[in-house]
Parts: sequence; structure tokens; C-alpha cells
Amino acid sequence: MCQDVFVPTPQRSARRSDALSRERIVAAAIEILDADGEPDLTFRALTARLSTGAGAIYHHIANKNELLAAATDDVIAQLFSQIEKDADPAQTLRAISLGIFDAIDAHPWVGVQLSHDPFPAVLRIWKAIGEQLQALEVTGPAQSNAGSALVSYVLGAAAQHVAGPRTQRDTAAKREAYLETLAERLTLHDPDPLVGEIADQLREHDDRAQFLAGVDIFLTGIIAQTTRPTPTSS
Amino acid sequence: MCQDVFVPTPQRSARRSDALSRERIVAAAIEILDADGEPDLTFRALTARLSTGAGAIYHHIANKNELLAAATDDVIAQLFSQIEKDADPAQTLRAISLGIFDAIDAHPWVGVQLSHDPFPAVLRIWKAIGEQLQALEVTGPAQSNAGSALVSYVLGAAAQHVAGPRTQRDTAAKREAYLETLAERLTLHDPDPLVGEIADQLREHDDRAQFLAGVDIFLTGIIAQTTRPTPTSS
DNA sequence: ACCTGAACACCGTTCAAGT
DNA sequence: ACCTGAACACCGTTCAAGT
Repeated sequence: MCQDVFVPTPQRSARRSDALSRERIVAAAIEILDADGEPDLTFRALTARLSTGAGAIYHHIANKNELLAAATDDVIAQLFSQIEKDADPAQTLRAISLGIFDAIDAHPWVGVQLSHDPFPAVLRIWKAIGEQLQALEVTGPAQSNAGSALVSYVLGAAAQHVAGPRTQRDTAAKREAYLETLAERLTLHDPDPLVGEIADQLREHDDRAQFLAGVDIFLTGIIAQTTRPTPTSS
Repeated sequence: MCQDVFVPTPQRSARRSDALSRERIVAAAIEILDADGEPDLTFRALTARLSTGAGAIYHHIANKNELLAAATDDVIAQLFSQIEKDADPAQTLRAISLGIFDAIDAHPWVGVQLSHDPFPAVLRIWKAIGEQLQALEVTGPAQSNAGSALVSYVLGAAAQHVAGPRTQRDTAAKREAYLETLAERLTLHDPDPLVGEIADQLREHDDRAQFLAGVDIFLTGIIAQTTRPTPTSS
């Protein structure tokens, strides 16, 4: 269809100074999502915060899915503008992974969204990780496999980290209680000693440190496979 | 419109032979989820299929979250009853990972649920993977790290695999078109040659093979770390 | 062009009333 | 004890009407 022009019209009737825009809508959505979680992001809450009518939003955003995707992309874009690249590609990959983990820790709804509907934010992640893998001289199908695996791991681990709690406040304050409850329910329902061990690990472990240990397992595997592509090669 | 009566009940006190039960409710929910996807699992659709009233469900299931968790646990439990253990723990870990991937491929809503609300199904996965890691003589904190990482990878990869399509029919028939559309949008919005490469990979790659390649990166990393715990050790 | 807000077609859950 | 189904308190989205 045609391009809609979008002439900013400086003089005109001036209207309200804080006119609605996609940016303002996304910013307001992020505030609600961070404060109250995804279920509380309703068009009614959004219109109340923006002092507008329900339908006005739809002049800038197609629907709620697009709003969530835009809010997620905003957080991820912001994150990548802050990542500092190291001379060592493996170290940069650790920084990228940890940056994503911390962003999802701070905005749990981002983790849910990236697993549910990855476009367009996950593209940024693919690009950044692919670049570093090339620097590691992992190329061709090996790069595709390694990149896909690392992206899946990072998103999967972050999603597990924020599973249960729905807001950042919840994550910090309630995750311990959540894990404790979970641990109790496990041991209650299952006398298996292995379950007891898992429950203890739940109580004690540090998600962030464990996440980084997983990244290192990946990097070790990628580097080992590059050095020695197949187990049968000499 | 008022009488409704329509009481077939032949002899009364026998009640209906197919009385409601948690099992029948969960089975009906799985049928709807597989056929139409999570958004179409409504209590109205469920009561219609079970020929009952809306409130009757609540005598057996606390709410929709519990219903989704129960349906997911049902699928995962079913899966583990079919896994064949190999003498080689690494091979069994591949079989478990692939079994979970295929189960989520067949029931995409399971992937969403496991990322969103892991209990109790993810416990089964932890147990099965932890057992095989012990057989690999990965113990202590290393086992905890390795198990957590593999679970995160498997769930993350499966979630990415089913992202977009919402039913198994969609996955098979529409994923190719989805990836093609995605590839086109990528190249349209971004002239970066790296994006072009990613788009080509999207079009060509085999999710299942790539998933297995990622599992092997993991196993390689875990085994390499066990053999040589820290990079600085001789 | 952009905004308004009532209206529409839903949804999960509750609860008085039945058996 | 278990079931019924109307009612309640929402929700995302639409659309005639305004400026």
C-alpha cells in the first residue's frame, strides 16, 4: 500500500504537546510491565496512564502482540547498546549472555516473550552471537549450530530463572520463597533421595553463577569441537 | 428457551457412567490443545466437549493454570515411560533430549508451558537427566551445573522451535512458510550481509538435526570439563 | 489524521440452586 | 458430594462519532 507520509506538521492546531506516539506507548507499556507484570498490562491500564481513549492506541500499534514485541525489542536493543566488547571473543560471548540474563532478570516478561514470539528481538541476539563466533573462527554449519545452541541455552535458562515470579520485585523478593516452597513440595511428594538432592540444590544455588557455568560448558564444547571436529579424527 | 430439561438419564441414581474426573478433564484438555492450540482451550469449549457445566470442572481442578500444568505433566510422564535407556549414558541423554524435543514438536503448547510454569513436569526432566549425569560420573556442583544447563538448553531450543506456530498442524505445515516470511522480513529491514546469511540458514536448516548438534556441543563440553576441570590445571 | 469512549464478543471464575 | 448454568468482573478490539 502507499506510504502514509507521516508529515509532522509543526504549526497546525498544535494539539496536545505530549501527543501519542509509538515510542510513548511502548515506554508506558514497559513501565506497567516492570511494575505489575504482563497480566496487568491491559489497554485500559495503558489508556489510563496515557490519559487517552482505548482506540487511540490502535492508530500506532496493531494489537497487544505487537506492543509486547516492540517493548521486548526496546529492552534488548537498549541492552546491546551497552555491551562492551572484549578482545577475547569468548569473553564477549560471556558478556552478551550475562547481559541478556540480567535484562530478563530485571524484566521477567521479556523472557516469556522471547520464548513465545522471538521476532524481532531474537534477531539482535543471533547477530551479536554470530559475530563473535566468526571471531572465534567457528564458521559454516558449525557456526549455525553453535549460535543456535547458545541462543537456545541463554533464552531457556533465563526463562527458567524467571519462571514463577512475574515481576522484578517478585524475582528479587519472592524467588527464594518460591524455591523453598518448591523444594518442600518436591520432598513431600517423592521420597526418592535424588529428589532430596535436587531440593537442596534449589535452596542453595545461585542462578546467576549457575547460568555462567552453563555458558562455559557451551564455550568449552564449541572450542573442543572446533579443535577436534569429530571424535574419530586424529 | 426456558425448560432445557432434556434429561436422558435412564434410571437416575446410577448417575452418568462417564462421571467427570480429573483424568477425563485433562484428557479432553489435551485433545483441544493439540487440535486448536492454547488460546482455544476455554472452559466453555471444555464443558461443551464434556457435556457438563462450567463450574463442574472446578470440583476437580483448581483453575486453568493447574489444568495446563496437569496436561503438561501428563505428556511428559507419558514420554518418560517410553524412553529406552542405553548402556552409554551419553546416548541415553541424547534419547531423553530428543524425546522431549519431539514431544514438544507434537504438542507445541507443552513447550510454552514448561518455560512459563515448570512445576511439576520439569522435575521429571531434572531427575532423568541427573541420573544419567551420575552415570557419567559428573557429580557434586558440576552435576548441578551440567544438569541445569542441559535442561535449559533442551527447553529453550524446543521453545524456539515451536515459537510462532501454535498447534502441531501449524508446526508441520506452516513453519516453513513462517521461516520464509521471517527470512524475507529480515533481509528487507537490514542490508547487513550477516543477516542475509542468517536468513539463508533459516530457510535451509533442519531444526531437529540442529537441536541434536547442540546436545552434542553440551556433551562435549561436559565431558571435556570433567576430564580437565579447569583450563589452568595440567 | 488523530482521538474518543461506548459497545461487542469474548474470557476465567463464582455461587445459589438443584440432585 | 457433585453438578448446573446464570451471573460477575473482567479482557482485547472495533467503530461511529467527534476535532
